[in-house]
Amino acid sequence: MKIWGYRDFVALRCYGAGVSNADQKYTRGPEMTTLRARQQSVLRGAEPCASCGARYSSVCAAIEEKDLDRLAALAVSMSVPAGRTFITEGDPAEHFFNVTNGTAKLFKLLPDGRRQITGFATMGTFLGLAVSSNYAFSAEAVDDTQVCRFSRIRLRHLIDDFPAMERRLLDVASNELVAAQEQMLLLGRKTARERVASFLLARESCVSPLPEGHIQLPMARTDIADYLGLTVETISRTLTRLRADRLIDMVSPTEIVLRNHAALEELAAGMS
Amino acid sequence: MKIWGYRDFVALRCYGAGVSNADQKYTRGPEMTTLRARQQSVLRGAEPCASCGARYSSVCAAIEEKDLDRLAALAVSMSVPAGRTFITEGDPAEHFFNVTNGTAKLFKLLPDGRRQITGFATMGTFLGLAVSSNYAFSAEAVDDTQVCRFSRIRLRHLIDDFPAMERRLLDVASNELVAAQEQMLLLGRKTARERVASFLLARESCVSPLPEGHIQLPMARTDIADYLGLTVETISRTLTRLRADRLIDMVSPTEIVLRNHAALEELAAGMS
DNA sequence: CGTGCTTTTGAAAATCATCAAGTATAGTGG
DNA sequence: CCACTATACTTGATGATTTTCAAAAGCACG
Repeated sequence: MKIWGYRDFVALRCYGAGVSNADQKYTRGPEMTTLRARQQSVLRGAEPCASCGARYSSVCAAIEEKDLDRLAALAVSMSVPAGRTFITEGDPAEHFFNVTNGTAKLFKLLPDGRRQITGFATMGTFLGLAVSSNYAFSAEAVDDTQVCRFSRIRLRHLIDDFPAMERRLLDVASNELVAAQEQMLLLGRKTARERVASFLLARESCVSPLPEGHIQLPMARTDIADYLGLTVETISRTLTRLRADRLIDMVSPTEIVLRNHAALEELAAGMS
Repeated sequence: MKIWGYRDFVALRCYGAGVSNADQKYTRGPEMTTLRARQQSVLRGAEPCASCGARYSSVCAAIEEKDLDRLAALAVSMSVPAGRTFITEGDPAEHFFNVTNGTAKLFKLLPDGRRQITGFATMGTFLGLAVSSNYAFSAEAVDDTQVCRFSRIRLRHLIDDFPAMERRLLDVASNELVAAQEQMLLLGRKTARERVASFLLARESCVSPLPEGHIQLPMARTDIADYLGLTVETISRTLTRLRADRLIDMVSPTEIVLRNHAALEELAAGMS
């Protein structure tokens, strides 16, 4: 595992009412020691939700402007540095999380270290839906990530007051379920080549500053492997072969061009 | 594929208000031609929900006795003979289903016929949660199965009136999600032996008339294979080896004794 | 310009799939 | 009732995709 230097001292950056010592815990990293950063922090503390990137996505969209302060009162925004685990499988599930920035990987482990990444959470992803009192998976930031944390109990009360939110949560869960079934098909029945093609195409719909046809892979090869049920070596080899076959180009390990979209679609669908 | 004899003539056995020609469509198989059976059918038509096996499980448990007639008015009970497909992936999702008896397999197909079974639906399982307007999977009865069908739109209205139902649906979806993640771990990272052990142990919590330690496998080996992402031959061989290793006994192809529970648990958890 | 990590590439090994055939079981028809 | 057929299940031999083991190449960082 990668050892994080000064970032390890970084605790949680907390805004939101009800968190008394929030101001004491801002990041020690250079990017947060500037006055500007602290001002932003304070600003966001005043109305964390109204200015949130995920305001109109996910479950928060179910709350109207006038009720937003109630949501904000429950929300605790946190900076999670890359590599940091913020949900541990098996721990008591005391919080819900909403990813507002960056990417997190969700995974399950076997005792001997085998890992299955069950999904990547990006802006707007809501985490912690499990009915059980313990988390069913772990979550770790892929890159520097912002998440919004809610007390499970207090959010439960809020949901009781806003049925639209429950509806929204059901929609989210239903969509996740469909995605999970698609992933089961991939893991159980697709070849390595088909899996990688499916993955690349899925990345296309993710927001990124790159030009049309270019996709970004913020996660390491190991993560892709653990997501697709393969090994790093197989991922690497498969990408190399896809390039040799002129289906993709590789600008860098993290930036890939989808060169033959139709062929990739066919591959991903299992038609070749 | 297996060709079903007279069962293929069997249409749907429908009770419930709003289905005019229900009485014409009872089963032609011998088990339903008796007077007693038809009487039961009529009885169930009068109060299909109160006497339903799934009355207190699943989403129906969210409805109180006094409101049960409203639910019953929407419910259409159907007999699905073994082998019959009653949900087809990609079709417009006009109905929800609730399995009240028997077992159904849920699956996705690739164009060349590769199949992934994403789950087995038993008594109380609610199907069709997808937000999309089309079904994300197909469903086929494993053995003779009873399902309860609801119009999507009309059930939506009912849910609006009974928030407890929405809550229940969310619970159901959340639990399915947890199960799906567990299955992804199995498909992506477990060996054939571990997968089969996991499957056998999971079958243990299913209701069955068999004695303690005995489990029933109503589905064919092919189905188990498509559920675990393996082939029939591997399933067969793995079961044979588990028997040779004294972890299980096989009373018949469909009845298995878990002989060394602890060892199976270790296997399933990936600790050996 | 090392150092440590990620990625890529190569060769050998292994698990699981495929192909093929035999056994068992259930329903069918004489 | 018994052969007959179809299907499911099991077992064996072979093969291929993917993993494992090993090492080189590429990159970021101090």
